[in-house]
Amino acid sequence: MIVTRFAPSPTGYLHIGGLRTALFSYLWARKNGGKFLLRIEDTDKARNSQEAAEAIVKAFHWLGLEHDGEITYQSQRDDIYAVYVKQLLDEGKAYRCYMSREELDALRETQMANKERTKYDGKYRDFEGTPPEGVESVIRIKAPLSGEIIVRDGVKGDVVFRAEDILDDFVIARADGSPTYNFVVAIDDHLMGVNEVIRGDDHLSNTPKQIIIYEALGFDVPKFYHVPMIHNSEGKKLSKRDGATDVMAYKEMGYTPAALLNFLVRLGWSNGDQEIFSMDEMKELFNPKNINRSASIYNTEKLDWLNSHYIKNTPNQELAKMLEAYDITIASHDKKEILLDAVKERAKTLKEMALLVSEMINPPASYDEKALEKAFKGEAVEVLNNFVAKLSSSKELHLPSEYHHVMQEVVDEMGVGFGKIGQPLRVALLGKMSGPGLDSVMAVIGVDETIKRVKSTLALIK
RNA sequence: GGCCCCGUCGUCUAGCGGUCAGGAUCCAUGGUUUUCAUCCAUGUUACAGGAGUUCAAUUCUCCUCGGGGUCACCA
Repeated sequence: MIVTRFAPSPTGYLHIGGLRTALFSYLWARKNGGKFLLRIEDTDKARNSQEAAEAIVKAFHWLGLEHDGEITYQSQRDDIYAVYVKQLLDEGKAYRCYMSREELDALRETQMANKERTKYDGKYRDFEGTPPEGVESVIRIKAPLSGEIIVRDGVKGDVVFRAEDILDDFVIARADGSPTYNFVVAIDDHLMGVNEVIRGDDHLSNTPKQIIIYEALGFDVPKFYHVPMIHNSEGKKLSKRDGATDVMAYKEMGYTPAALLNFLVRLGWSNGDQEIFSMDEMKELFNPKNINRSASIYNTEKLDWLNSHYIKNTPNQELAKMLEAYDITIASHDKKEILLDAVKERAKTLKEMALLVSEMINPPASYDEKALEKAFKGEAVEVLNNFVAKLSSSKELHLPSEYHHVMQEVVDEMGVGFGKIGQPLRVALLGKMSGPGLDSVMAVIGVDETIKRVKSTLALIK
């Protein structure tokens, strides 16, 4: 069974890059009937892990990505890690190092001055004497001094590292006894049964170290897939400074989960020329072998397009429900079908859609000056007066086409073009020159409200 | 700087020795629309550069250039 995981460090919220690797991991697990696990890497005790975990779960929930099983918190596993530290110590695969910070710093400075690679020199690797006084020891692993470590990566291919280029006896437990990242990652992945790791390629250079741990502990090395980074417009790693990296911010901006997920799945992954993927299609078609090798630049143009695509193709009932998050309650509106149909084709986001709806069902809060001036030239007042008269005398109207018919009658009787009624009427109803079809607007608000809005505009003109 | 990864339209990408280098988005133009938007049609734009290998290179190899990542008692 394929077991994947998402293992964020608690930065407070789920960001776009993290979401994409989470999505890939999720899809790959689902496609294979496997498991998708969540582990919070909260060994940095200064932060509140519970809050961060909740933010991530909340975002997952919004997007419909559910993880399997309980969440694993690294902060609660010190006892487990300690067992493995002891094991390596007992087996002579790790050792206590008594080099002080000052001594280490000095060593590094010398190496830098000599233009050598900075690395621990192995002073205590085979130390057998009396430890120096007053220095807390750290625990280092005995890393291979020569040879090659090969990362068999599903995206990059085999990546070969030479031990002498990149390794030294790195620290696996700090002076205070707490274990370090590369050490716990290997242990946790193994213990959780993770056998396929999909993560950002900024981890590629960590991987040899983790492989050393796996091998020292006698664990199977998982299959790795290092996904290329998402860059900002400057071509650098996407970071919080770039704005709009919080996944939940996309909810606030009015993006739908379907659009965001579709957008992200196509960033660095493809299935031929296909652009639109439902969740079911993603689960069926996703395969990490089609992950791209190069980094991509984060640019939301396509997200906008996808979002409007999904809005257009979402049933009205669902849209009505989604709009509730943007303070629009129309579930019980008797004309909600007409209302939503009029508006869903012209909104890029749910937020825009909410605004459009509100502009329709509420009288204009203000009138665009230029629009008033432009629309109310010539016989505009007369046209609207005739329109009001005809509306008042007509029987109940319901459909947009019925309103359209009344408009048509007015212009026909006056012998003027359709534009003569369209412009002033639009300004009267919406306060501006653009917007949904007038017949729909009127059908939604009804005859009385239509007359009311026209009359108050006419009063304004005088 | 060492090590590693990457390099096809502005952007997301297809391509896996022979293609008019395809799609999407964006942009522009035209059409539809009482407006705006939608929708439809058309169009502009790309193989980083140089050597090889080959009958033939975007595709394989090497070099150069460019970009990125990573080098902690952070994760």
